[in-house]
Amino acid sequence: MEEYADIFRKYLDKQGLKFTQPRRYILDEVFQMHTHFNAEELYDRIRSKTNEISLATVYRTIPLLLEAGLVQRADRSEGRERYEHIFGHPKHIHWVCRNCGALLETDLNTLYPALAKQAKDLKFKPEDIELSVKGLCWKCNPNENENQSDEK
Amino acid sequence: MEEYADIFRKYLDKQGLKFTQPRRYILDEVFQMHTHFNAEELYDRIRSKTNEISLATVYRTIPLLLEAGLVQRADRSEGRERYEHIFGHPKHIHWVCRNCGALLETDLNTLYPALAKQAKDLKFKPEDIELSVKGLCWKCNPNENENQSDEK
DNA sequence: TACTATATTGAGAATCATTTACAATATGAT
DNA sequence: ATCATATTGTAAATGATTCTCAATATAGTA
Ligand SMILES: [Mn+2]
Ligand SMILES: [Mn+2]
Ligand SMILES: [Zn+2]
Ligand SMILES: [Zn+2]
Repeated sequence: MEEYADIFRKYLDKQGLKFTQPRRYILDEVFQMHTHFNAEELYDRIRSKTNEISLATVYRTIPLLLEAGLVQRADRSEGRERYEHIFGHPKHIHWVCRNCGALLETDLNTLYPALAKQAKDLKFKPEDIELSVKGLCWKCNPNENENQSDEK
Repeated sequence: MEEYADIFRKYLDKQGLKFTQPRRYILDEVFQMHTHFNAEELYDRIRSKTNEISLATVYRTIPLLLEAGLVQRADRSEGRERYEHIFGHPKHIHWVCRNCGALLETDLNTLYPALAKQAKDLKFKPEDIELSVKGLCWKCNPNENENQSDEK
């Protein structure tokens, strides 16, 4: 049924690994969430539904999901790695407000041509792109709410 | 003399902080290195020249250098934050080979127009951009050494 | 130059996210 | 149903970074 489950099962098979119950719980929860998450948040959400899971297993499973191409590293905040599933969520740009923590996401496509050209010049074969922009969001940028007024 | 020392001193003054000997050692070493470094590497290098330094002070000083705009976060490898000084090294793209670890750097300028447009649409005020591309470098990409041959 | 109010330092303890060891258990194939 | 392995939960270990605190350095002032 779920495409992601097939992908995971195939990946596990290929590696001689087993599609266990804890791994199912983790996989399903990852795809029910539509935000960035860290290992403990993921664990807590699953834990609220079943006890058949441990934090260690969550930590052990995340690398498998990354390898399987189902999850990608999203950012790092408060000293913890955060992830997000890939599901109609191809690579995108992250815009993070340093004031309120707001997270915006935009398309990465418009940057591909310029990146591809550089890659070609370098003879570098890109596999994974991470682009994040820190700054101030609309709400947190005082100058943006009114007109322009470049105070120092 | 050194421009960066003036910048640091001014930053410290403004914050009511002092330009101490350990901070001088750290600052100088940071600008004598032309690679990415983590806190302990920086500490070891200074330690090989003098004993008047501690790892704790290195950890305490890095945030000051970041705030002063003299150093920027470069990447994270092996679970450690890595930094680099800014000195004729404006923001650039990092190309990291997942096979040999080679690190290439290219200009970020060609991407600015596209980014600026998105920023404007979002009403987001960018302050810091981090762009890294993981993949295979020239030497580690078998197909690249000969002609094109898109094997699966 | 001496004095003084603070900021800073080094050492080591404390944190805390992530890993790991290990004995008990689940899985998938036969 | 059996069996060889992979996996799990628990608890301990690891390791980078931060913090505590008493001793010291710094920079301004007299
Ligand atoms: Mn995202
Ligand atoms: Mn760099
Ligand atoms: Zn904001
Ligand atoms: Zn390489």
